[in-house]
Amino acid sequence: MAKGGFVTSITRQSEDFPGWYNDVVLKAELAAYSPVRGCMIIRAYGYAIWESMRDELDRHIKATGHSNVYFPLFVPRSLLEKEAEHVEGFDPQVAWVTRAGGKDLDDWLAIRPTSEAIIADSVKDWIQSYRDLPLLMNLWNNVVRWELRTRLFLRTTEFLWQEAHTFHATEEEAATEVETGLECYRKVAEDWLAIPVIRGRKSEGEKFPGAVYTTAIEAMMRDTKALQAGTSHMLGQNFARSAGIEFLDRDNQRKHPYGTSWGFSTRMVGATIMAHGDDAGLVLPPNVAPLHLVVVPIARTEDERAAVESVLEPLERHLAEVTTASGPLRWQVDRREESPGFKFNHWELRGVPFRLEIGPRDVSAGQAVLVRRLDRAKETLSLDRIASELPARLLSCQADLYRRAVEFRDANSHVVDDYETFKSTLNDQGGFLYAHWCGQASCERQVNEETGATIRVIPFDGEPEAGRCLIDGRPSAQRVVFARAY
RNA sequence: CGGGGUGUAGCGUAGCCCGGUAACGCACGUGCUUUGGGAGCACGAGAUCGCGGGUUCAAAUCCCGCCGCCCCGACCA
Repeated sequence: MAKGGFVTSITRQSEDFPGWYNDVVLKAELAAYSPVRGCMIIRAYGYAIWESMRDELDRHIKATGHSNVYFPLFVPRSLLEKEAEHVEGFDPQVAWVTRAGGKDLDDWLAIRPTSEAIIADSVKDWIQSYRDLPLLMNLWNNVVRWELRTRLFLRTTEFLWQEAHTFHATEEEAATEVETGLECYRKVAEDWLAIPVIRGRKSEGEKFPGAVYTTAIEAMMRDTKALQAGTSHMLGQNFARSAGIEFLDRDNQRKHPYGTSWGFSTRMVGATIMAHGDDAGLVLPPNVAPLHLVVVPIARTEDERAAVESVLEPLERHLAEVTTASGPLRWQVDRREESPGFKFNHWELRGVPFRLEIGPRDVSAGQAVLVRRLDRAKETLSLDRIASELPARLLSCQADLYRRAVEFRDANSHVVDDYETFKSTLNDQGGFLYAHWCGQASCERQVNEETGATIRVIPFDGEPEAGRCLIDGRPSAQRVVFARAY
């Protein structure tokens, strides 16, 4: 049975979640370690998942009026240092080019950790009038942040992402834009990746350096820890002021525009893995799965092989014409010289939503067995119905995966009112803890230092409710979400 | 940067204490038998033992120095 091979070497999720995650990423060939410390190689299968969510998000970004642009990888030191809080926040994480062209540089070049600074400097010439606003730009690029502790996809020194940067005439319009960006992320997370998220505002301590405030979507992984899945920032006039961006408004007054920025990264590949995976490996939502269906022919003898092939030929013609919610059906027949059991495990590890087994018994009955990755539910379908049934099966699989994630999150969310209960619940069960907080940074810090939990978000759709802060008992008008986080 | 560990074939390890020119499992190649939950047998290919120096007739093994990586603590999409 399971001797050698990888059934024994993929760590069980319940035993060691980080070990499980690492095994899945490496063995499903999503990524590999690179010669550069903290940097990863994204392999074909992992990159296909990224491309799927990237393209979907790109559609939402364009549909909301933004245009893709590109800005340089290097940020001159003088620009990066203009916004005081921004520099201070990023300084420890910036990688510098200090030597080039065979000589030391007088003006160091930062490898962008994010592009607010260089964009603010560049757009000051483009914005003269309120008629030049809003300016709605988006960049798909790579950034570098010198992390001390890295993890594949979740936190790497270099990562791929999208950063939107916008400028507006009024604060109200900028605030709406912050919501627009976050809504793009919510749609991709929930509708495409089947990951339910909580939208909310970050506390002062957790906000982006240089922002007025930061909003985020927060998701729960299958170990009940939280993961920040996308952030959208109100920059106010901070960068505009330090870069000297001014426009002449309708009232003939010179004003600084209001900025926003928002980002979504390859971290979401990690989120998708951790939100849905199980002991057999990845479980991919159909919308992002590089393959929707793998067909495993089963045959012992030459005659059986010929019989199976004879039904595969018309089936393949039909599969080629199937259209799904995420484009043409993505499918493959696995004709490798491996045992069926090997192939089942191979594709389950890779999270392919459905597999179709076709053996001699099926051929004579004119049917095949469709097995769903999510719960290994088996269904026998007549051969001529399979192609036409698949789009509906993929839709219900996507919906069931989302529903399972919602149920899991709800089952691991707790409402707590006092600090002792908070601590014991966190230690015994983990998950999201809804509790009252007075808004003071000192209370937030105390919880973090004593329990390891942080305030993930102050939810937008939280019910107003009078209560008392966990720590100092001061009044609070709404519960916030505490959790241990990635 | 502080503390702990580790480096031998693509991966995981043994050998090191007690020096004698490298072994095992997985993966890989060829052939035959196999195939409804990780197949079997046979043959085969693959390693200047992290790097540099030293001791010795002889170093993966002993000595000195360096480097890399991993785990734990302060930062983060």
